[in-house]
Amino acid sequence: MAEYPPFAVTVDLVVLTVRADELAVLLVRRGVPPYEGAWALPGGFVGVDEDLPDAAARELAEETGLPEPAGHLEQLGTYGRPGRDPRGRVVTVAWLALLPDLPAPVAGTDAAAAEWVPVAGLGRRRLAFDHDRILADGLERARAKLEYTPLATAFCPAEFTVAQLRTVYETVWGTRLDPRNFHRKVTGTPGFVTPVGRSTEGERGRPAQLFRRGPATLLHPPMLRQQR
Amino acid sequence: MAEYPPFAVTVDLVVLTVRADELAVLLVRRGVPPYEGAWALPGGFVGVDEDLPDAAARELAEETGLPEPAGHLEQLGTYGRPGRDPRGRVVTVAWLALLPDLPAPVAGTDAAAAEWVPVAGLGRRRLAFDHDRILADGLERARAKLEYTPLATAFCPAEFTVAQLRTVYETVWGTRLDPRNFHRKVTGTPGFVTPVGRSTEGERGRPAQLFRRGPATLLHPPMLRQQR
DNA sequence: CCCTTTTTCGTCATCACGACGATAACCACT
DNA sequence: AGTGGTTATCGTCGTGATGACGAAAAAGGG
Repeated sequence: MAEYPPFAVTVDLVVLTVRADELAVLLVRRGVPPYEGAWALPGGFVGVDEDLPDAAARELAEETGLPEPAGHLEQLGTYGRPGRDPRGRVVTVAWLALLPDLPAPVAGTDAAAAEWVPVAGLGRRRLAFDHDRILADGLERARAKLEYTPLATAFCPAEFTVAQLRTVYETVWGTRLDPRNFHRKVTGTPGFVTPVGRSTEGERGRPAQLFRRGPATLLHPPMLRQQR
Repeated sequence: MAEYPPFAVTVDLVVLTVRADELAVLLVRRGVPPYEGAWALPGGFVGVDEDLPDAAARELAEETGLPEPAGHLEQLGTYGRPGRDPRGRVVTVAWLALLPDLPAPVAGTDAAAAEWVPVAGLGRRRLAFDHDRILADGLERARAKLEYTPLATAFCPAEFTVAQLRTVYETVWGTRLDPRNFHRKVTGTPGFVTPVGRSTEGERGRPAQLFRRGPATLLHPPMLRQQR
């Protein structure tokens, strides 16, 4: 194998959550060159005997401080353009994580602390390396997957109301949805959500039923964004 | 960078086509250990100064003998389980290619010649490395993408009839579709196909209009596989 | 007790879709 | 030329999903 060019392999994470009616991404501020002081996606090198999903889960746990707190983690894509890292030939396997709004503050064990940054405010801001592109791909993947999978539940706590789920769709898509039609659609799609039997208390308005994520892995029919 | 573990990085290809009403995948027979004599996905090492899409396109051109003959090429996923290659730590970036039935025989420049193998006949056959898993993921990706993208056209020549397109769906999904409803749906979905103005000649039955792939990148509404 | 807020249930017109029937336009054969 | 076979294309009809909306139910706050 010594005859073939050696690469460094890293994992980078696009960690998304919905908090305060905004879609936010977990970013770190780089403390060392290159791109010192710039925002970047959290990530790190893959260990010699470590599988790729394990490396992604390890980094996620390190950055959020929580050992896989429900949520969702999937591979997003791999980026390896020569020159993307000035230190050498680095190929990064990017992962997309969707998490509920974490009550605990995100206190990573890394030197640079991680922060939630609303994606709407990232207009001109440049991320380190090719992380702009990776983040854009992650956002597009998340938006698309809400249509035909029950993945919106990954943004919610274990038990949630239909209105909370609707807020996720509205926040990620940036649209408004009719509460009545959304309710009919969610409760009518087999396996999307299963009622827990209890209701909310102490909130404004009529108490809402609590649901858990259902067994479905694909939505039939899908939740379509407006078309015409 | 010398402090971080070195990896070898390869690209592997899941190249699919529809020929003789069968879904077929391009496989090579390995001529050297490990897995000597076993079927494997075509692939190879990424060059020192080569971007990942370039490496995939290069391998595809080498194996099919054609310089990117239309069709479609997208990243499928990255696989890097320790021990997946007995020679060392190898991470492979897998790509999915969809090609029309090539008139020219597939004569790769590699030592081992490539062959089209119907996926239906691959029941028990084990592929080298973790290529079984990669192939399964590629098939699932292809089947899913036919639903909500116009990617079925990648299996067709530049100009095709509605019936040819229907055969693609029937072959990839393993189902039968009603010709009349399929025709209405394809011609009624904006941007899916655009008429060329000419018709087939010398075929059996009534001549069929020729179409090209339309500008749409997503199908609204999608082509759904039977559900209930 | 009334008002506001939010959830949940209905109604209605429209549209997409599955299951067909019917017709059009070619070829092969007599 | 005529007939039959084959395939493409157009219509019809009933059903189910969907968007736009009305209305009732169920809480809290004054």
